[in-house]
Amino acid sequence: MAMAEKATRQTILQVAANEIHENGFRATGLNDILSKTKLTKGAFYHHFKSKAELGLAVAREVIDKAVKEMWINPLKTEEAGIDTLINCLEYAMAANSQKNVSRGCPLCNLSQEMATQDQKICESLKCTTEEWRVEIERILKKDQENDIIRQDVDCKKTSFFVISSVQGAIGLAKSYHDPQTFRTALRCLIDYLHDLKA
Amino acid sequence: MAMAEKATRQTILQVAANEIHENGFRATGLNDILSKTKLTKGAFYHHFKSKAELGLAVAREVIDKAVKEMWINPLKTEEAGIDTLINCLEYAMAANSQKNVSRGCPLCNLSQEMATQDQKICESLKCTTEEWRVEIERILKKDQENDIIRQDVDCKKTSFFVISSVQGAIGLAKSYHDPQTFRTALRCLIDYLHDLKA
DNA sequence: TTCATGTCATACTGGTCTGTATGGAAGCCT
DNA sequence: AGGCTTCCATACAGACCAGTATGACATGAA
Repeated sequence: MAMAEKATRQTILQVAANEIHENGFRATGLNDILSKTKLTKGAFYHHFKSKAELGLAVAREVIDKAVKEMWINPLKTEEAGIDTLINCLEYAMAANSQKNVSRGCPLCNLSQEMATQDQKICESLKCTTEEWRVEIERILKKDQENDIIRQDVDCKKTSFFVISSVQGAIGLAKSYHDPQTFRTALRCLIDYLHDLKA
Repeated sequence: MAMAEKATRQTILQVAANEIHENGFRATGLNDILSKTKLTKGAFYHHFKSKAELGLAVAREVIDKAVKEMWINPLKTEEAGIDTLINCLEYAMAANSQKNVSRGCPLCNLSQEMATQDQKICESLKCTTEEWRVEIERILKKDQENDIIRQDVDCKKTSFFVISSVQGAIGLAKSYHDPQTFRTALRCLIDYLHDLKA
């Protein structure tokens, strides 16, 4: 009966990430995950030594990967600049559904919940966030050197602001339960970014 | 032994608000609250019919009140305008300690955690947030009519953006465990607000 | 064929959590 | 004074949850 390779681990990981995204880490019981995967405790504890380790794996493998694909990798191409970042934001605006808005940002949700609960998970998520921020700072500086962006712009500070505003927009939309709120806030951020140009 | 009036209820409420702010609603057990208040289950269930009702009371009475005092009431004076809002932000920047930053925003924390858990609490916090946003929109419009703010500014959208950015800044600083991050992001928002002026 | 290892199911344990049942003490009303 | 209500303590119940013990089954190596 044993599944091939580590497919079982991946199944647990994906379902767990989804449940945690939906209800939070603490509110997600192992039984919730296992019943959805049609697996049992035996399977779970064969692949993970504790629930905390599962959370860490979700942070390191699922969330980190998703953030990279959506936000970081597009900025790593040769020609990436501030317009690439704006395009990412435009894409996020177009892609957000009612359900996604209600669930919020996986990175932000887990990071906020674990802040006073689990050091390792926090550290992992912080690394992902910081990697994203550094990339934003890098492309802003590059554009600034090419006189695409005004010289008086502080690129590092701006990178913090961009991330905080994006996460804030997602969070507020989650509170309001309204995708339009997300789009409204992001539109202002995009206008702000356009104004950084020379 | 019975305490005068409803002092016991207030004690529970304050300690609960503090614990929830620190660790989140779900992670806060009744025993944690009761041991800190030196009270017992009997006292608790005399004043609250359930833990959910306690959460609702914290939202409606403690958090709502704190947000009003800090963010909303200053905007309700006769002469309040965009500079009043900026002053609130400056004050928040100056007042944020290491501990406060690590714990995040009570309003935002609880709102995010309860989003998929408790309808009533969410609704209450959403009302507080909306009341804040409406007030921001109002003072922006007033300043716009007096030609203090540019005519091309969309005051409603801007109000959403301000709130999302403030909450985002607090959240990011919580993730980074760093007050400086909060100040950096908020400084950008303040610059943005200054640029709205004619 | 036999034995070791990887994979997973079942059943159970100990602890924690919210909520209840009950009663006792103090004040107020009549 | 007697009874009623408010306020709170103690002890307990029932549910849930993370984690463990144990063994079954399959595969691959020797």
